Amino acid sequence: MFADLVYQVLRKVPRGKVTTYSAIARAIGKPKAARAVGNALNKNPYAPQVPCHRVIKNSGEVGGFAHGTKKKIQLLGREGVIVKNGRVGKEFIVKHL
DNA sequence: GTTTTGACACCCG
DNA sequence: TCGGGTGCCAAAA
Repeated sequence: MFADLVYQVLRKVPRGKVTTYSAIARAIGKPKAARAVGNALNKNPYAPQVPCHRVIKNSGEVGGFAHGTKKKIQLLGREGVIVKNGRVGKEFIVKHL
């Protein structure tokens, strides 16, 4: 399924950087399936191998998180990504995989 | 009930 | 204003 594709694309994201749902959706060939990507990450069938916390909105907002949005920001900060006021530095966001 | 796929509404320019 | 893009959701199987 495309969840596997999402997983592969997501693992391409280097540590300390983040990506967007749209970027992943586009990478799998479904630019309109960004929501599906979110759900795929929500279920996260690939355990900690998939850094779903490394995926944020295209707007720079961390968006939502199944395990807690607050926790997600905490994780990102741990990765080296500076999250300020629920917003991630767009410099950390890689829109092109 | 759970899991997967997807078009639309809301937001920004 | 209108159009385009995004989204961790909702509907279908």
